[in-house]
Parts: sequence; C-alpha cells; structure tokens
Amino acid sequence: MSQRRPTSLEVARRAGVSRTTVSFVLNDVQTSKISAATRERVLKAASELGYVPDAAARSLVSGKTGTIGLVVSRAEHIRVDAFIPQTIYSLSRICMQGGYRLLIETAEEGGSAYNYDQLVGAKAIDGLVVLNPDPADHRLGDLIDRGFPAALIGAYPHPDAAAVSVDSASAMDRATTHLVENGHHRIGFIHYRQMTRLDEGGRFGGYRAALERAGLPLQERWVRSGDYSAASGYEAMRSILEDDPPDAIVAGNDTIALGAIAAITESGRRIPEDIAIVGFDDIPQARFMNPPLTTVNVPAAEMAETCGQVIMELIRNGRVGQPKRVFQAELVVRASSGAPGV
Amino acid sequence: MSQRRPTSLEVARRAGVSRTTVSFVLNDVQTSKISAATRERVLKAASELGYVPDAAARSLVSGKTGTIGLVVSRAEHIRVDAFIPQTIYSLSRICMQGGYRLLIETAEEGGSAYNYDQLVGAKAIDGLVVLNPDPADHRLGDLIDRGFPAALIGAYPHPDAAAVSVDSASAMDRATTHLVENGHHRIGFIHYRQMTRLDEGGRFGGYRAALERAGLPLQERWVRSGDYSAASGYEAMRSILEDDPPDAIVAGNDTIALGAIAAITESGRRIPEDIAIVGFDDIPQARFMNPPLTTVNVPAAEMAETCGQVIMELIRNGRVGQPKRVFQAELVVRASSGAPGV
DNA sequence: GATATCAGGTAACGCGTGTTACCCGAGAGC
DNA sequence: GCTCTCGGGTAACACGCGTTACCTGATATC
Repeated sequence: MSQRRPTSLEVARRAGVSRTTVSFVLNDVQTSKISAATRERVLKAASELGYVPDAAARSLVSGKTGTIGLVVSRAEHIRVDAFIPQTIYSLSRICMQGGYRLLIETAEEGGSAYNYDQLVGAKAIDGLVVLNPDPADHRLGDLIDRGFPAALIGAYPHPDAAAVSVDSASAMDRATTHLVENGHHRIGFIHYRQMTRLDEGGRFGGYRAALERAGLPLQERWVRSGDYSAASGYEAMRSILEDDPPDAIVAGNDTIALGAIAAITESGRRIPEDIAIVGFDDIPQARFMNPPLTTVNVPAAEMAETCGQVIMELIRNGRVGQPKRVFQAELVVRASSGAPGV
Repeated sequence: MSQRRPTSLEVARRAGVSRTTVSFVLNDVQTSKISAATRERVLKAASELGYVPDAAARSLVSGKTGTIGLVVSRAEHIRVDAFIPQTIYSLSRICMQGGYRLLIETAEEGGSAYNYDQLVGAKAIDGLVVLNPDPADHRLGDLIDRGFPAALIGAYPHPDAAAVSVDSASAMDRATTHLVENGHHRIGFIHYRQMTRLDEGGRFGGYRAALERAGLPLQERWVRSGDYSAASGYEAMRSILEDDPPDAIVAGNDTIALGAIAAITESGRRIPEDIAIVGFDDIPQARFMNPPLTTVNVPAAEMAETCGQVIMELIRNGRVGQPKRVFQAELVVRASSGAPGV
C-alpha cells in the first residue's frame, strides 16, 4: 500500500482555493456563499484526485462516526435461527441507505456479559442496535439511562428503551387455538430454548393461554425445551413419543418443528393424521417441508427496517416519536396442522 | 448523552504525570522505561476514570483502525443460503479474538458494482474480506494490485489474491458418482443460480465430469437453474417432471434440494425409489429432511476462520505465507440417495 | 462622500492521540 | 572534579478535517 491518499489540502491547491472552501463545497455548507464557478473547480479537482475524506479525521472533529453498532446476542444459533440473518441483512440495507455503516459484534449465550464500554467509550459508533437483548443485562439499561442512542430488537424490561418486538404470545395463542379448532385436545409444546420467566409473556404464554381458554390441561409430560436446532427438536420429540404421545405439537420455531417432524415420521406415525404440528417463524423452507408446515409468519424484515429507522432518528434527534413498536405475526395454515381442505 | 468521556490528559493529571507517560503505559511501549510505581498509578487512574482511548483520534495518528471490512455479495440470499450466516458468525468471532472489529457491507446481485473506494479511501478499514466475490468485479482486482490487504472467500481470477475456497468440483463429482454407483444412469441437475462460465470449474463441472467418466450423456432437458431458494428448486423440479423425468437429481445446494423434494413428493413419486436426490452444503436441517438428505458437507466455519487469520496476517505483515487455500468437502450419505443400508 | 451590506473567500484553532526529540538528575568511570 | 551514561520523564509536533471568526473589495444606501 505505497499509495498515498490525497488530502483536502491537495484538492484545495489543485483548485486554487483554500482548504476551507473545499470543505464548504464538499459538505454543502449552506451558510457560506461559494460562487458556482469555484464550486465546480473544487468538485472537479476532488473527483480527478479521487479524494475521499478521511473517516477518522472527520469523526474526530465532528464527533460523529457514521457507524451504527449491531450487537448480536446468542449468535452461535445463527445457522439454525432464521431471524438473525434476515435482521442483519435488512438492517444493513437500511443503514447503508441512510448513510450509516454497520459494525457487527457477536456475543454467545452464557458468555461473559457484553461490554458496551469498549464500543461506546471509544466513540466508535453513533448508536447501537441490540438483537435479542438479554433481559438481565443491566449494562444495556445503564447505557440507555445515560441517554446513548440504542434500539432493541426483542423484549427488554426498560421503560425508556426504544424497541421493536413481535406479539408472539397472541400469535402462538392463535396457532394453538387453530389446532384446538381442528379437533386436537392433547397438545404438546417444544420450546426453542430453555424456558425462562419471560417466556410466560411470549410463545409459551400464548400456548398456555389458548389451552386455558379451551379448558384443556397443560400436561408437563408433553412439554420440552430445545436449543433452536432441528437436532434438539428431534430429540425432544423422541422423548415425548416414548410414552402416551399427544395428538398435536406446538413447536417454538420452525427448525424445532422440522426435527420433530423427522422424529414423528421415523416412528412410523403420519402427519397430520396421527400427530399434527405447527411451527413459528415461517422460514422460507417451511412451505416445502414434508408435509408443508403450518406456522406463524414473523415480519422480520419489516421489524429490522423499522428498527433501523428508529436508531437513525434517535441519533439525529436524540429522541424518537414512538419508541415501542409491536408487530403482529400472522398464522399461515398449511398441511401439517390437518386443517381440512389444505 | 451529556456524559463527557475522560481524555488521556485527565488520566495524566490524576496520576500526576504527563500525557506521554500515560500513552506509554497504556500502549505498553517497550522502548521507554517507566518505573513500576508510575505504571501502577497510571493504570489505577485510567481504570478509576473508566478511560477508553478515542478510536478516531487513535486511528488518525496511527493510521490503523482496528476494523476489518466484510463485503457480502449476493446478500439478498442470506435467508436461504446457509453459507453467508455461518461465515459472518465465524469471521466475527475470529476477528474479535484478534482484536479487530467487523464492519459489514451488503451488496445485492446485479446491483451497481460495489464501490470499495468509500471504505478504503476513507481509511475506514485496515483490511477487507469479500464473500462471494464477483469474478467480473475488476475494482476488486485493482484494489489487490494496489496492495491493499484483502482476503476472498470464493473463487476469484487473480494470481495474487489471497483466497479460501472449496473444491466443489471434485466434491460434486463424488456426489454424482455416488448416484451412478447406486444404479442411477439418468441424472439431472438443478443449479442454485444462473449458470456462468465459471460454473464449469465448480459444482456443475463436477457433475459433468462424473457423467463423462461414467459414459453417461448430459441431457439438457434435465438441467435447470434456480436462485438459491427452495421455491426455485420446487419450480425447476416441477418443470423437469413434466416430461420423461430422470431417476436421480443432483441439486446445487440443499435448499434447492428441499424444494425439489417437495415437488417430487407432491407428484406422487417416492424418494429415493422413484427419484434419488443429493444436495450440497449439508445445512443443519439436511439430516432432518424427509427423507434425510445425502449431501456434501462444506467446512464453512473452518473456511471463515482461516480467512480471518489470513486477513489479519496480511494486515500485520503485508503478506501471507500461503495465499490460496482450498478446502475439501465431504460426501455425507443419507437416505435420499438410495444407497443400501442407509 | 461616507457608511453599511454582502458576496467570496481565508487564517487559524481544536478534536485526542502516538511518537520523536529532548531534558534533567544521579550515579559511574577516570 | 569532570564528563558519560542512563533511568525516568516531558514538550511539542503531526495526523486530516470542520468550523469560527475575520478579511477584502465591490456595490447599495442615505
């Protein structure tokens, strides 16, 4: 890299003006008057030299970096979780459109608590997006209390936090009710992760509420937890099948459902005749599973885009009109749930 | 964000030394002698103040940013392509371990050619990783010619480019031969993207080579192209099924295979009895498809990690011992290919 | 004719850090 | 006693840019 980059001074010299004028032209400063002729000369010189302002110098003086940090929690599930890749992509797109770069940091579940101080303290980012925030992560709360621009994707217990989330409870309620309405009364549940107290308000809570409303008991022996993966769904289902299986399964996500389907099929049972199943997420493959999977479509792309707009507004204005946004997820009925005519 | 960050000057004052000494201690400069007592005082002051060096100022003076850029081409396929998420995750991990941050830029297929000048010209990154480089992207070649540290994941026609890639041709050859050996002589192919001249040396080339060696003709009517997605695999397979179908299918990736399986099943045919199928990638779900999919396991994580090491070495030393690294992919035999005893 | 206004432009400061060249005092060598 | 080394530390420059305050000459205003 022997190549030397041109500085604004060289642009200035080439255009026969001062560095200040170059800065005014290139940043389109309204308050200062530059003649059209001068402006043209500067632009021409800059383009001929291939001038690009030094990001570090610019951010040092302006205090802005043009970069948004994205912290991805539980990133080790990226291969089996459909939500993470979609979010990264959509967020990246929207940020690039808004003139921001995206800096990614991944954190593993159970790893040491993520240290925002490095990123924020170094003034390396203008704002922060956290995907799947850990409700127990108090550092994140501190950051928000200090007024640092942050937008969250997923539930987080903080009154002032800007966050987009999905009403998974009521979606799961609808999915479960859909099974009930199609004649299933023995309905099991395989969660996509270890159950926590918060899941009461989430997917598991929706399942439980639907059972309650239908007057069906929740049987512990039909409830299991996985780890996002098809493999864990497979194992959980095998364990459920060992003794007096249910006639329907609600899976915490589509990947779990895929594993469960494999276990059910392997045991010689048919879907949906012997055991019906519904998933959650509507991953692109759901439609092509065997049988096609009834599931819940989560507007992941829309959520990520909204989140991107929120964080950019937060950076620019210091506050955002509507900090909490809750999205609804839609039930998509396919063959796996045994609804007639599908 | 009324909070003011402490500067190294404040640390210096608190420790009763000069700013220079603070810098020496914090950066562990060997050439200068600092007494143990002074060193302690400085470290204590820094930690008490929660001092974190300003990234912009540091990079302005040092010329290093501590950031690696990752350009993801064809990123719109992130939801259906297993390789991209895995690469992002593994690369992020390895970079963080090495003390680098990861800056992500996504580019769409057919979008305007990616402009590296913004990122590189602004000196915003120390090095670049390109995932799925476009062979026709001459800007990338220019960058490498100028000596900018770049590491590629995927094939790219440049003699000096550091790159990790997978020998997909020979892997696909093995997969196709596996079908031949199991009695299939009418073997179709569904590619995961539009065929280009380069695919001759890739997955399609392996398929063709295997047919040739077995003395089997390549039938145009059994060859299709998709767009990574299960949906496109489904459509392609339906089209193949319309007239005199083959007795086996080689799919360009597992997602395509999933769609093809759905089309085959829907047509009332059985897998593998009527039509056998093999995929490529060994996505986590492959094992749980119905039937379980014979496929090729690509060491995506290992490739990404190697690439991370390569780019960091390139940044530090200006060159890398072994610039081209080719990985082998392994055939994983499951039920879909109809091998006996599986 | 004196003054105010304004278009067009520039000198100079400051952002926070890494690093080079330099300084000072104390002991060593003769 | 004088110079030499060397441990311990500092003043000052440079990195490249945005921006404020200021300057100059020409025209408008009274």
